Amino acid sequence: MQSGKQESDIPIKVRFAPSPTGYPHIGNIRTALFNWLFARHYGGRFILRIEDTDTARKVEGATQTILDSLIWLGLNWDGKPYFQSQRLHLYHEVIQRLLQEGHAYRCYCSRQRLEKVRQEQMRQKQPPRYDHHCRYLSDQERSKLEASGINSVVRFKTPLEGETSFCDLIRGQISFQNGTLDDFILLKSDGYPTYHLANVVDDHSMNISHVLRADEWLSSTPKHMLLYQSLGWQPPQFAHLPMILGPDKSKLSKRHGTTAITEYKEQGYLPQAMINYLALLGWSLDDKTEFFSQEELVKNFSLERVGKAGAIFNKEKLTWMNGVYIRQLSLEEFTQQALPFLNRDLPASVKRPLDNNYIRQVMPLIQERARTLVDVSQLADFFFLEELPYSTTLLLSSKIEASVAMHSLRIVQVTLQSLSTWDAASLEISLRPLAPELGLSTRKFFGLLRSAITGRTASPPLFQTMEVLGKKRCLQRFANSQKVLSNSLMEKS
RNA sequence: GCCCUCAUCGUCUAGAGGCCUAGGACGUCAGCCUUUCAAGCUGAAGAUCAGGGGUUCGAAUCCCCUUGGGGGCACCA
Repeated sequence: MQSGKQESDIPIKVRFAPSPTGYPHIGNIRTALFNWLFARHYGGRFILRIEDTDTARKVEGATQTILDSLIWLGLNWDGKPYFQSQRLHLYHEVIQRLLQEGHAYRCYCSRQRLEKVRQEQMRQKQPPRYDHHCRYLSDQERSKLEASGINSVVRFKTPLEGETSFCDLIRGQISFQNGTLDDFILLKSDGYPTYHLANVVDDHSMNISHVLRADEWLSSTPKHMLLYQSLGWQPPQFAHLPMILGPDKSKLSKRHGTTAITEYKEQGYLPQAMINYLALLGWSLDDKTEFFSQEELVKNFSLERVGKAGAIFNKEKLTWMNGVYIRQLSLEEFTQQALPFLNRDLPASVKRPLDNNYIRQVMPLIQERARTLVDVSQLADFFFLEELPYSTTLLLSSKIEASVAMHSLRIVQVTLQSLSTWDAASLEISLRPLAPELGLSTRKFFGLLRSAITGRTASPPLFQTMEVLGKKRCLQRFANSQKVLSNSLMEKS
């Protein structure tokens, strides 16, 4: 009727059991992560089981995406993944046993009848449940239906009385009145088991010691307990994890947009940051530590510190954390990570292959400013573009009169033409004194140069940027920007 | 409708009877730094601990009720 004591002598074995009816999202992966952490912490096993018993809703490519997601995050599983579709014989054996021992029965009701019953129950504000129609069929009726070749399903004969309880490792003792439970279906008419049957049979046959799954399964746990009981099997320990919620506090779903975990990879998030952030959704070590390496998580993880309340996924904090992780990367690592994004996102006009040596010079200026890897191309594109999309408003954004700006750019160009050593320090030495000479504040003066050099008002430090760009490009940009200004002046007059 | 469950700043959370005039982080705002941005630093605003009853010398912490949220109630998982 119940379990609950910690059986420490039983080897730890957990499973991640996704169904390939969609791509794994944050919530699925958080469940995988907690299972993985639990297994690794206790030196147990973490297995992967694909619950592909819904032939109708199966999504092509979902299984591969599940594997890819886990690999990306470094959540390595033990052994080969199991597929329930390849284990049908096992479920059928158990069904035979349950049928023979009177714990289950065949149900011949049509979907139409079931729907009608449900409608009626709803109308009367009754809980929608199977009305036991086939539970009490006489032998004659049964063999008659059987002979007619009509399709049937197998239902569990849920006890009408009594209660079923179990001890959840996170929530404590939980009990349900059996009378409120349904005669749920074990085997569908297509011969595939339902989740309830398959998960119980597999968890037992795979010696799963702990089932860590999302909260949404809490209310079907008594059904599973009843099944274990009628099969005479020792149930595993259960721990129902708090759910990850959408911004509207409801269960994550397509309604909330993207969220396939692979999407975050595309969006330039680092797996380390993803893991770290996800671990903090529902688990915490103390009141201040928030950065954990994978090893530190494994070392410190425990179910005792998993909370009970659902958590809203906050992308802003993930992005902040990702930025911190990006800045912690070595320059070499960062460059390697950024390269595919540069190749993908830089305009087609930029020649490929990209110049590795040049990129290596650009990246230090970008790394400390990027919060995601997709930021990189956006932050760095002016380093690669031949023609900058200038506008007079941009060039004059530091509120300098057009004629003054043109004159200043001209002076700068002449000054730099003769500069022999092109590095940030030399550039600063020759340029900084020009501001007072031109009667401009450094703020305005450098602002003007910045827009001419980068085509934008915000950029990495001016002199370093110019050093990396090189003399030729810089002089060209000063010339081009003067041209734009003079054109607009002529138009006006 | 029925069953289960949850409840601390906008968000993630610390808090397991006195350390709490409730701590940290993201975000927000302000200041500093500064050629801009980012980063960094400093500071501020932000939670009558959902509400009401108990228990106790003492409750965010224990109990009860109420309210609110969430989940489940499929031949889906």
